[in-house]
Amino acid sequence: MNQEHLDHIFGALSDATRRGMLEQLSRGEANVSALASSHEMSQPAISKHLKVLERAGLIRKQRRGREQFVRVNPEAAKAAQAWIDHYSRYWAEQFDAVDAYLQSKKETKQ
Amino acid sequence: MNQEHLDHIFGALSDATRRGMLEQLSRGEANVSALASSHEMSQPAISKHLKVLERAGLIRKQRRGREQFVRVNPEAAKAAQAWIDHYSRYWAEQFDAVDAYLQSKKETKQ
DNA sequence: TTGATTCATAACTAAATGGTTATATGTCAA
DNA sequence: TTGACATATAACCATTTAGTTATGAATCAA
Repeated sequence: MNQEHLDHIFGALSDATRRGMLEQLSRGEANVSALASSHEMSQPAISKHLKVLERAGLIRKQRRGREQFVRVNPEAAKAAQAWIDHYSRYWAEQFDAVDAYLQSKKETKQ
Repeated sequence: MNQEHLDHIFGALSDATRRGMLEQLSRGEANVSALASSHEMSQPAISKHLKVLERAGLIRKQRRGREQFVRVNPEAAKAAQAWIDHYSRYWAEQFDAVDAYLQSKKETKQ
């Protein structure tokens, strides 16, 4: 997993409109117009958000006639998930260690 | 969990320098100078990144004399983790559904 | 074939981001 | 008490982001 890809994934997820789009897509594929009408925003703005999601690999587009159907790519988010899962283990340990230290200090005082 | 907080958390994680800082902090607390010297960047730049991480709740700062010690807050990342975990379940289902549909179409043709 | 629909793209704007250098503030140590 | 150290803040800059409107291109349907 390279850093730039993680930048793109986390960056794509950092916007509520895009998260809303992913939520909508979790209930089924949608075309661009459907996405635009669900989110109070112009169609070009939605197309831009789709580019961001696509760059992150979070969605795939498929043209059928004049419509563009969009669906999620469940693989992509796994990189982000893995990153958080990996480090949260160490963060918890780190936190517990500080906790234990403060505890021992307190006990010494008594 | 509110949307703005998720914006901040994912936004904070979308930068490789900040992820590097969190990685460093997973090995123990550090002061600002230590963080600055690990990442080839000026001290003010690091202070800015710390503000972003702090706004997201991912770190806590504690002043001891003239030094500012920084440690991770393992709770904050859980919101991001929960969001991804929640939706990735639906995304996988969605993906499988499309897959099954394409499969059935293929079988009908035969 | 014409008109409507679907989407992409261009051009623009305001605000946010990520960096810099310079400087101010507070603390420690000699 | 003075000088060095640790950090914060201000001012600035370039780039990116998130939106807009206007328009172009492809496709469908009457």
